[in-house]
Amino acid sequence: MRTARTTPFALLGMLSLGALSGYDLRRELSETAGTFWSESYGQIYPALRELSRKGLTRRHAARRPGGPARYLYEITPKGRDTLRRWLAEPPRVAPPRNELLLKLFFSDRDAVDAPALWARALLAEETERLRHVRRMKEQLPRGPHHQRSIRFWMMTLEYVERQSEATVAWCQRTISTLDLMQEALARRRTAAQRRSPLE
Amino acid sequence: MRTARTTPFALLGMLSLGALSGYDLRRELSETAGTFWSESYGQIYPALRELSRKGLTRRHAARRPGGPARYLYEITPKGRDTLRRWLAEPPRVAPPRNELLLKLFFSDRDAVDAPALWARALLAEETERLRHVRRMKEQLPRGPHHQRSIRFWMMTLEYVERQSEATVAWCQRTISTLDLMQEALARRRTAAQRRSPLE
DNA sequence: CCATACATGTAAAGGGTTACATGATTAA
DNA sequence: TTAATCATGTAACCCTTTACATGTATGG
Repeated sequence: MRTARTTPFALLGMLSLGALSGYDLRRELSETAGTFWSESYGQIYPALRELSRKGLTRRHAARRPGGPARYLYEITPKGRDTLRRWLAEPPRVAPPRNELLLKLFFSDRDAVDAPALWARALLAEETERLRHVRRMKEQLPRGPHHQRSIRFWMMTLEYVERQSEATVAWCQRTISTLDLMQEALARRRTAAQRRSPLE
Repeated sequence: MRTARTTPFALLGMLSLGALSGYDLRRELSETAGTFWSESYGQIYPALRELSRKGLTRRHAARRPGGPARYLYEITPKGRDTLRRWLAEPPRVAPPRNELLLKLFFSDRDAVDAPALWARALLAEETERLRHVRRMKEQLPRGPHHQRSIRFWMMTLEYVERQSEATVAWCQRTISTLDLMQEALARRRTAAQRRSPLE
C-alpha cells in the first residue's frame, strides 16, 4: 500500500473550521499547526483543485476590491464526511530521519567544533520554539476559538512543548560534553606540540 | 537550492567504520541508528553504484561458499574526504509532519474514542523504544566498538531517550484527559436520553 | 513443505519542496 | 524605489517507499 496523501485532509480539516483561500490556508496552518505540520503552495493549489473536482469543496470567487484574484474554498457535506472517515483511521508514522543525529553519529573525536556549533544553534531555535508554544498555550483559552476543539488543540501544544523541553535539556547537556571534549582535544594537541615543537 | 541527498553520506559513514555489503548496510544502520535514521534497499543499491562510479567506494566480490552473490563496499580515501566535508556542513532540518498531531488537532469532542486508541498504541510503542534505547546505552561501553565514536553514539542515544521519555509522559497525561472527555460524553448522552427516551 | 534469513537489484508511483512567473497594493 | 504582503499557479526535480523478481540455504 502506498502511503496515502494527507495534504487534502489537512486542507479539509482547516476548511471544516471555516472557508479560506489557498493563501489563507497556508498562513492559518503555519500559525496554528506550524510546529507539527507544514504545507507548501506547490501542494495546496493542486490539492484544492482536486478537492473541488471530487465535490469535497466548493470554490467561490472572492476578489477584494483593488486586490489580486482570490478564491474562497468551502467544505461540502461530502467533504465533512470524508474528513470524518479519515480522522477515524489510525495515523501513519513516518520513518525517522534526523540529519543532526546522523552527523553526530559519524562524527570524529578530532572534529568536535562543528557538532558544538549545531547544538548551540539548535538550543537557540528550540528555546525560541518553547517560548512560542508557551505563549500560544496561554492565549488559547482567551482566543476566539471553537470551544469544541480547544482541548485537542491544547494537547498538540503540550506535545510540542514536552518534545521541545526535552530537546533543550539535551542540547545543554550535549554542549557541555562537547566543550569538555574540545578542551581535552586542545590539551592533547598542546602536549603533542611540546613533544615536537615545529614552530 | 535543491535539498542535497543524504543517503550516500549515511552509507559512506557506515563504510568508514568497515567494509559492508548492501544487505549488511541496511541491517547495521537499522540496528545502530534505526531510532533516528532509516534506509531502504531501493535507495541503497543505486547509491552504492553511484558511489563506486564516483570513486568514493570500491566494490569487491565477496560471495560466501554456497551463498548468493555478495559484494563488499570499501570506502576510499576520496570517500573519507567527501564524508569529512559533509560532516562539517550544518545539518538540514526537515519540515515537521506529525500525522497523529494533525488528526488530534482536527478531532471532534464527539469522537474521542479514536484518539484514545492512538495514544494508547503510541504509549506501548514508545515504552518499548525506551526500553530498547536504555538497553543499548547499558551495552554500549562493553561492546566491541570504536572508542573514538562511543561518546557521539551515546549522545544520539540520549537524544532519543529524552524524546521518548517526553512522549511517554505526554501519552499518559493525554490518555487520562481523553478518558475524562469520554466519560463526560457518556454522561451527556445519558442525560439526552433521559430527556427523550426513544427506546 | 514452508517460512525466514541471506542477498542483489529494478520499476513504478507517489509525495514533497523549490524556483519561477505574474501582478497588484502598501509602507518605508 | 524597494521591499514586503497579498494571491494564484506551474514545472522541474528529487527523494523515498513499496512491490516485485530471482535464487540459495536453513530450521521447524
